[in-house]
Amino acid sequence: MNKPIKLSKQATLYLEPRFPFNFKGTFKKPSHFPSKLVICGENRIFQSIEIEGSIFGLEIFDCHPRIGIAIYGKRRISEQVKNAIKVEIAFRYNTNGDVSDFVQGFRRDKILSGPINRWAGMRPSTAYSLYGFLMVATVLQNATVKRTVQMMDALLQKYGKRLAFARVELYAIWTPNRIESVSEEDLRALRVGYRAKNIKRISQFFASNPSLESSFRRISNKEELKKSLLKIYGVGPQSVSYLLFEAFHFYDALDHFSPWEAKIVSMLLYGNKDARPKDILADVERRWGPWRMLAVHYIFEDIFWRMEREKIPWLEEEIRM
DNA sequence: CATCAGGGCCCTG
DNA sequence: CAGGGCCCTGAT
Repeated sequence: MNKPIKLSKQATLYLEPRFPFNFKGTFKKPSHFPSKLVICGENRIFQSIEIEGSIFGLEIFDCHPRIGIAIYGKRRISEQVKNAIKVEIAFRYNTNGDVSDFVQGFRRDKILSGPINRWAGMRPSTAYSLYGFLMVATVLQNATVKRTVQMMDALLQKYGKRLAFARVELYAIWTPNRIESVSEEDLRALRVGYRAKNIKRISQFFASNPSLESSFRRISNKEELKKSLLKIYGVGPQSVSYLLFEAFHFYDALDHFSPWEAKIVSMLLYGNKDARPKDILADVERRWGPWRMLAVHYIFEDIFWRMEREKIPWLEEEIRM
């Protein structure tokens, strides 16, 4: 039932990221929960993208120093669509972002030298559209990783589009319109609880404002953008801090720690979990100033990568899978 | 079996 | 600005 839509290769194009660039660190984030929206291989990821109302499959691969993008679709695609995909992927993965001053400035930093040595050129990024990101943020709320995965899978199975291309299968996120016509009760049947209301409200908001994402992107002032995002129903400080950094690439978007994140950063900075979030924030600002969130990101992803290779009991204790 | 705390957010007082 | 309620799940 619910057969996948088969897509075939239509084109391949290339992006030139700004130097320094690290493919793996930018495209694969081990601290993120595993969703069926993205599949990660070695130096290669698969995802979908919606452009002008059509869905495409993407295979994005490391083609050092460039990034290769193979596009899968139902029929031949126009130059215009090709270019739109290129521009959109460049934005989402922040390939024009400039992290050279950070890499140069802190390569001898006591804490950052290791992570920078291993990941120089990694940047904050997201595979998702703004709407997709908000749906993910919604299922992250008040939930462990396992429960988040369960909610997302249930939603995708019912409302997502299953795609098959390049020998992988994954889901494209539903459109805001699709959820608009679904009752809150039907959503609750998927065990998403009170989040059903937020999913509906956000979907209605995006369905009635098709150009919402581009208007958010035009806001260049961080505080102003933050204020606008907080007006979205169901979006609070935690979701906003993820959004500002990962989706909008503000390297200083750190004025909030959730308790579990604070414990991990405290351990990495001081060797114990006890530092108070407020004190860590002040210290992090003093150390890394306008690069503070990027710095924490390097430290964070580095330790998660390490966890894939070796056991780190104190960390596993904090991450409730 | 019951109770409770989560990788928040909204609303009320 | 503090704190209760909201959903579900798994731990105790």
